[in-house]
Amino acid sequence: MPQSFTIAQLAAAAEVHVETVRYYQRRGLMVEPARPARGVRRYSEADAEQLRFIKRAQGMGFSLIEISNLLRLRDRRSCRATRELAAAKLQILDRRISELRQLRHELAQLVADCDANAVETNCPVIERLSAKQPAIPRALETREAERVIAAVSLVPR
Amino acid sequence: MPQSFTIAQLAAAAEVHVETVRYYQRRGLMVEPARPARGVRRYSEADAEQLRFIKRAQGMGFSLIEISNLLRLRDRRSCRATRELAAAKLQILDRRISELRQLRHELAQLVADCDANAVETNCPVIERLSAKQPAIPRALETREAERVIAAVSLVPR
DNA sequence: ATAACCTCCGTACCATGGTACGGAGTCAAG
DNA sequence: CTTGACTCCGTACCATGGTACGGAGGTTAT
Repeated sequence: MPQSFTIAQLAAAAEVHVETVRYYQRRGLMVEPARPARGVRRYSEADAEQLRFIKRAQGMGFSLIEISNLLRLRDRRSCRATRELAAAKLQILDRRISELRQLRHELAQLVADCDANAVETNCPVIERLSAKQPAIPRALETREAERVIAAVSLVPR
Repeated sequence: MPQSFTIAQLAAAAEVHVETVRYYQRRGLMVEPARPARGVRRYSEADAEQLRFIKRAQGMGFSLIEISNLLRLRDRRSCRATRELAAAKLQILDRRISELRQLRHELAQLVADCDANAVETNCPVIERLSAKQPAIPRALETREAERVIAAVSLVPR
């Protein structure tokens, strides 16, 4: 049952480009099977499954670094450690969502101000951005946090 | 009152790096003042204000391309057009927030499943990502939409 | 057996928002 | 008038997640 695919067939099976597969190999997310003395590499259904795993995890918002951690955890079969990774991601997601809600709130207010504004040459949005005082509430710091969390591997090699 | 700053003083006035100022000049967000025959460029308080405008707009979630549109709209003093740009951003923000909430919901569920799980070697998170069926609900398409919206200038040159 | 296509491999390039580097010119203080 | 600091300028590099390209070799179909 581990039929043998060429790289193009493998890629098609997960709906990605050949270059993407090769990129994942370079990133260590997929292993490159040995190349036979005279011939091309062959891939199995397990490889296709792994590729789909990666794509699903990406859809769940995990970065490629996090996904390589997930793959190690999968092989290690440790639910506890996997839960920690997911929980960390959840926290980041919560922070990001509340930041975005904050921004949304501000922006909606500005758009409403524009609608209530009769003076075409005098825009509340521009005024807000030209403001000398109120500064934007500390937002968008999550990017930083994300970078840090992504860099610090939660999973030992 | 338009005291004359060097680029380092200008950068300090808006708490950015000198290289960032030069990057914004290359991007067309700031104009490079003419360089005197023998000497260095000089910047005014108006330049510092513009730099702070850019940083505030970034804090509000606008991309540099959108900010260059905002700057044109500021000079054009058109509240209507500015409102449209802000409203478009608001829509994108709304879509992104609902996507993230969807992901958050899924992830929270998975973490809860882990907590309810007694079998350490059998993780609900991994199972979900290995799933043959349910596919992640179409999310994270906003990135695409954002790119399109960013590329299509809302503001004529 | 030869065309047409695929694989392999390295490297370069895309967007986004910068940061870093190196050499030459300029400026201000001692 | 020299030294040290800053400016100017081009170019390269960072992360992130890929995409594209070109040439040499392998494979498949006719």
